[in-house]
This record gives sequence, C-alpha cells and structure tokens, in this order.
Amino acid sequence: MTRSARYGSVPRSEAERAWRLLVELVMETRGDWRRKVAEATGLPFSRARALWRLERGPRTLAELADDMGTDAPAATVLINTLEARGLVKRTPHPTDRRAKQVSLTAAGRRMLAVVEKITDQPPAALERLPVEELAALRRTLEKLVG
Amino acid sequence: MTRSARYGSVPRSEAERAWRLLVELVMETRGDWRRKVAEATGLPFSRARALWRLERGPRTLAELADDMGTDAPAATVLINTLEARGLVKRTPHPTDRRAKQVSLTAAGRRMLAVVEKITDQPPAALERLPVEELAALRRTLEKLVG
DNA sequence: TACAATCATTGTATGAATACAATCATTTCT
DNA sequence: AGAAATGATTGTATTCATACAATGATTGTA
Repeated sequence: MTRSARYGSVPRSEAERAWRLLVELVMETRGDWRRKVAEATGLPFSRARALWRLERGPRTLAELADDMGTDAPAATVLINTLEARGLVKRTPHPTDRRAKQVSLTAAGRRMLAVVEKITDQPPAALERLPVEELAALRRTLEKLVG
Repeated sequence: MTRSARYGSVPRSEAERAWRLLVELVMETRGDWRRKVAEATGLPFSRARALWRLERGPRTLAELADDMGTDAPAATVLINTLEARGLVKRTPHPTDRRAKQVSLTAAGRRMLAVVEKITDQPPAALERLPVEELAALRRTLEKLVG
C-alpha cells in the first residue's frame, strides 16, 4: 500500500512529483546540516546563511532584509553580530548617503568557505549514482538554478 | 569571473556539484515555504514537520526526538501541543509499558494533506522542463530517496 | 533481588527569530 | 521650499527552539 493511497494526497504532475522528491531529499539532511554548520562556525545557522547571501557581492541592509524575508531592524541586528565578529563590514553607499552597503571581509570569506565545505557534503546515495546519471542530474539542476 | 574563482571554494566531485545545486534550489524557496505552511496550518513550521515524520506510521517519543535531532523533553512538549489540537494521539506501546506511541489522527492526516499540497508547488522553472528530462530527473531522485 | 539503564515527563533557563513602534538622516516628489 | 517616502537604527515584546537537571515508572541485567 502506497503512501498516497493511504492518505489520499496524490501528486498531480510530473513536475510536482519531482519537486516533492527533491524537497524530501534535502529536508532529510537539513537537521544535521544546520547543526554541523553551527558547530563549525560558532554562528546560528541563519547568520551563516546571511554570509551566503553576501557571497555574490555587497548589499544594502534593505536588500538583505528583503532577500531573507525579514524586516530592516532584524537585518540591522543580524549584521551587528556579524560585524562584531569581523565577518562583514559596513561601507557608505556610493550614491545614497542614507544607505550602507554590507560586504564580506577576508575573515568572512574564510568562514563562508567553511560553511560551503559542509554544505557540499552530499548524501552517500548521491555518490553511488552512475557517473552518467549524475552528470545528467547536474545539467538539469543547472538549468533550474540558472 | 566565477564564484569559485573569486573565493577559492572549488566543488570537487560531480556528486558535490549536483548536491550544491540541489540544496541551493530548495533553499531558495525555503523561506516562502515555511511561511505558507505556518499560515495555512496555524502551526509553527517545526511542528508541521513533526506531522510529516509521523506519516509513515506511529513512533515512540524517543524515536521522534531522534528523528528530529532534539531531545526527549522537546519531543514531549511538541507532541503536547499537537495532541491538544487533536492532530495526534498517544497510545500505549504494545510491548513496553514505559513507552508511548504517537500517531496521526484523522484531523492530523487532513492537516498533513494541506501541508503537502503547499510543499508540492514546484518552482516555475521546474514546470518548464521538457517532459523527457523531467521524467529522468524524477527517476534519479526516486533512487536517492528510496 | 538489587542495580543500572531507558522512556516519558515537568520545570527551568537561554539564545534566536520575528514583528512592531518610534526616531533621525537623507532623498525624492510636488 | 515643503511634504512625503526611504534607509538605518534603537528599543520592546512575543513566540520558538534548544538544552539541561531532576523525577517516577518500567525494563533489563548482574
């Protein structure tokens, strides 16, 4: 007896089925991941995630708040703690003197490398896929992310 | 200039590259997802997630705590609130009178269906993939999850 | 039988996430 | 120039998540 037969939640399209599997896969490992990141960095996971958001380049506090789905005060507090640890710095915005830009420091980038190393550890099942299939998976995912 | 060139974090294997993409994809939508689930259920996300863990069948509190990566007291409190809302019930363990089994009620399964309906909404990019590629993706993911 | 280990519970404490009001400086619009 | 909007900050309050100590009941074991 399948799960969907038991509870009547029938995934409808192929896309939905794939998405459900994808989420399930990531979520299964999410707990461990958060714990490892927090332990390795000494930062709560959400703050490590803020570093990640800064990877692509500087952002104003308002942009960061929007990215993370919180409000400006939350962003200020978050960046305060990261700045106190020397992981990010605030610099004046080039054209708007109200705004400040937040960017990674060298220490912040080193910390980020630690986070990424942990994030990159794939589940064992993924390593066991045939090379061929793995490459196809990656190509598909690249389309989705890009 | 690529990200890895800028910061020197070079994904090493094909599996790691795929995994990174996979995590990125899911994490991008994570915030919205949590918010929607919380709004639709009136439950904090972590408690909705506990319902999910019970989908496969009853679990003792110790097993549930282990699943969720927390300790026994946290599981007790969590289940208390779900039980107070009629979503789960505690029943005596068949062979160990110290333990209690937690399982979904009918209301709990209905709530879970709501959660799953939200979870199943795939990002637009996924819907736009060629059917063929989508099917291949699903087959690969099924291997990983199964 | 006595002792140690396990399961669930209560209570307590602490750090985090989140939201809102109020303020000040600056920018934009009319 | 004056009014409205925006960006950042401080402060406050609330809910969550998480961990730990201690207890009572039951089970397994020396």
